[in-house]
Amino acid sequence: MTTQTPRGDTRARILDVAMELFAEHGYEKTSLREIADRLGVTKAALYYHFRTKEDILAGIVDSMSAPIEDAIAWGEQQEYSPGLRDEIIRRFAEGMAGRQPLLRFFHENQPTIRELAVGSRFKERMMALTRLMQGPEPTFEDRVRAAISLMAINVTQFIAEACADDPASAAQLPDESERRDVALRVSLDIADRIGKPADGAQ
Amino acid sequence: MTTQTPRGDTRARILDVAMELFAEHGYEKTSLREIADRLGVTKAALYYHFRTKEDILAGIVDSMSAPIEDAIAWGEQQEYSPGLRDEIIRRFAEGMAGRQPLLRFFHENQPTIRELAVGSRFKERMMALTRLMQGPEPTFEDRVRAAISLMAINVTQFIAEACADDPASAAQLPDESERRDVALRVSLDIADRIGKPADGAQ
Amino acid sequence: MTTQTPRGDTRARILDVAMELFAEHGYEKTSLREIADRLGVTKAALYYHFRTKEDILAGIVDSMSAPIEDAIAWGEQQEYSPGLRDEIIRRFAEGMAGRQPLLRFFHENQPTIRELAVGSRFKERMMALTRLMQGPEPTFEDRVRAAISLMAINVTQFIAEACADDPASAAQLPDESERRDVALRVSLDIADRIGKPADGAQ
Amino acid sequence: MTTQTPRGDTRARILDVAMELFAEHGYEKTSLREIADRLGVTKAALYYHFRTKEDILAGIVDSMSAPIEDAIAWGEQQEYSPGLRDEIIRRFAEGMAGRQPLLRFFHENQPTIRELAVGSRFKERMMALTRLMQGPEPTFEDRVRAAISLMAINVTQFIAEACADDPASAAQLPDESERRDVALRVSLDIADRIGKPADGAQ
DNA sequence: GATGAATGAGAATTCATTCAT
DNA sequence: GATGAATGAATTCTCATTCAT
Repeated sequence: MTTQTPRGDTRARILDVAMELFAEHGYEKTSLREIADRLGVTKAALYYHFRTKEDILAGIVDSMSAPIEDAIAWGEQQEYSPGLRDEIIRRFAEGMAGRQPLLRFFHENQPTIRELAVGSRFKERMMALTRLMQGPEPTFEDRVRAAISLMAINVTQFIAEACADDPASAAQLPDESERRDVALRVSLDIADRIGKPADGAQ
Repeated sequence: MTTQTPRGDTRARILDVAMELFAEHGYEKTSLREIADRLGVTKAALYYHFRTKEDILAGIVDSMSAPIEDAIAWGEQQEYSPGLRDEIIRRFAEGMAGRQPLLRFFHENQPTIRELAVGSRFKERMMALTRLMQGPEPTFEDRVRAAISLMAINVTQFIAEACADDPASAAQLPDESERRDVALRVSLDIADRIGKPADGAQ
Repeated sequence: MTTQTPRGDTRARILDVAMELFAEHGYEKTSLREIADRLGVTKAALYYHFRTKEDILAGIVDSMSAPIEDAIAWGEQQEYSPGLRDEIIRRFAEGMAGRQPLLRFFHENQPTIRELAVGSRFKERMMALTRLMQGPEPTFEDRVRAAISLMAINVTQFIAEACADDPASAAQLPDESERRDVALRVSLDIADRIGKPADGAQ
Repeated sequence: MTTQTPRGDTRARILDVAMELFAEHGYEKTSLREIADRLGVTKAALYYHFRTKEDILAGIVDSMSAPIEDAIAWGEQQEYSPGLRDEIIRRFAEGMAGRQPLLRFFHENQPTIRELAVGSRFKERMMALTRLMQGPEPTFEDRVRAAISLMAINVTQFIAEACADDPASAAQLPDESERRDVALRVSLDIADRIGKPADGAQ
């Protein structure tokens, strides 16, 4: 709907390949030559589409922001309630589904993203999301639970991958969709304690 | 009386400064020149103490491993029980206390650590810890809860820092020690569900 | 009309200059900076045309191999005879004529060439040539004569240069073409004894 | 008889090890650290015995010069004759016997030795030797034969080594002493033509 | 007779970037 | 829309050398 160049889209292919490589080796260690090579074009071609390497990064980050922004926009219209909180988690999880490379990408490039302008925008969005989940007058503990709750959605994929490498746990690894259910369950559980007084768990 | 290098321990000073810089800007973006400059020595001096840049990294990682290994060694002697699980979390939290730069360092350099040999050793240790927490015949969900539970210990510090930057939440930020209590509480809460059937939270 | 780089062929110019410098100071002591400076380009330009310093070396070696390979290819088609032997020497001498810098280059960089992969290819070629000169069932002595016979072609140039530096012998130094005749004569003489029994010269 | 430090002689051990390594990898590519490591001492220790790396080289070259100088001294006392010529070759061959590493060393480090002061001394000696072999009023061709004749002594060892690597010729490789006989025979043969008019060999 | 710590100079190599075509 | 050629700045790393102890 909002694509700029419907087809034959080199620009989009660059973003795709770049994201893959940034996710695999990190932003710093990925050179423009690698991106160009994998695309079968020259480095100079990248500069036709993006002004700098950082611009490519920004392009990727932006492409991920849409679903998060949708969730925020929706959430800001609603009155706070535990149900809202859960619904935000569900929408966030849905938005992230099928974006594993992007998730990995974010997970792996935190110092870079943070230092690179594009980072503050992204951080601001994540904080906005967690604010919506915290209700009025949250304690610090509430904030922590909200943030970890969202984190659980993303991190579950990586735990699955780590298990896959481990002979002991590799056996009964659930499939993609079951994994998402687990992530959601754990995330909701964590969020469930938000706003409740500590019940002496310690 | 005041020698240029207070206590001969250049090697240790290198590790310290390197960790700080790696944590701040990431491993890749930190050059040996920066490390040397901040120490007031030449680049070549670093090479007298470490064979490669990667060796410096390994040195840092190893210095963090001791407390984790202690926790593992202890845990492997015990019979499994929920109480053991909680005790492991407590020991882990205690081991991490006061090591904020190290924590940040790990959080920020995942792709590098992973690709750099030293990574697998570290990952193996973390997985051993989570295995101890899972009890016999864990489900995938149990594994996820165990992993996120440990993660909560580390991540809480960063959430605090993020809040500090945010005018809305900066006000009532708790102090270091209270933060650790929060982290522990949240972590134990998450771990509490390990081994229990899903109670229809979703 | 007078562009900075007369005939676009930077790659070839690099090979030329590199060979000259390698011949003069040796491969190890010649830095890429020297090569670049003498060409009026930057070091990085060299890397546009060659992947490594070693690749430049390989390029030079390969450029010398053609005439040798021609001689081998021709020789392998022929039946062995003393006449063949002499003809191989002549073809080799002809192939080397006018390649003094290359010859010097080889003479001076033996340890490097040997250790650098490109070396075994070259050595193999020289051995193939000597094999053609040895006839069937050669003795070790035959091999030695064959090898030294070829060596004589190359080495004569350097002896001439050494004489040039020596006041006593500098006077009646022959010119380039007469030098080649001498080399050929000596070489053929040495080869002449191949296959003949020792005549009690000792 | 002329050793300076009879026993426990680090200085001599340094020369030995250095020669070996220079012969194997070349002077430039051999670092003082390698030498020190193989000796089980520190780099700094080398500096106790030699002022510079170049001094180590000079030490090696000098240690080789003695037998050559003896041959020269003896030769300069004699009247020229073909018999003298042969005797010089024999003395040179004898002097070189059992010094394979040294020979290799010289063969491999020509550009360095030439550029390093020590080089001219050595070259002068070799030229003096060849002069003694040439008789009065030598032609350029005589000089070439004389030089190659000496070269044959040294080069035979390397040809043997090359054959050893070659499956086709490795079989009937003669032993050390027989190799020396071959070298001497070939050398004398080459020298035999000195002073005689070309006999239409071409 | 030797070491431990450090230096200064320089090496090869990589990279983001530019620009004429 | 893209390429080929090149650059400038930086990076990791190596090395001969020095010197206080």
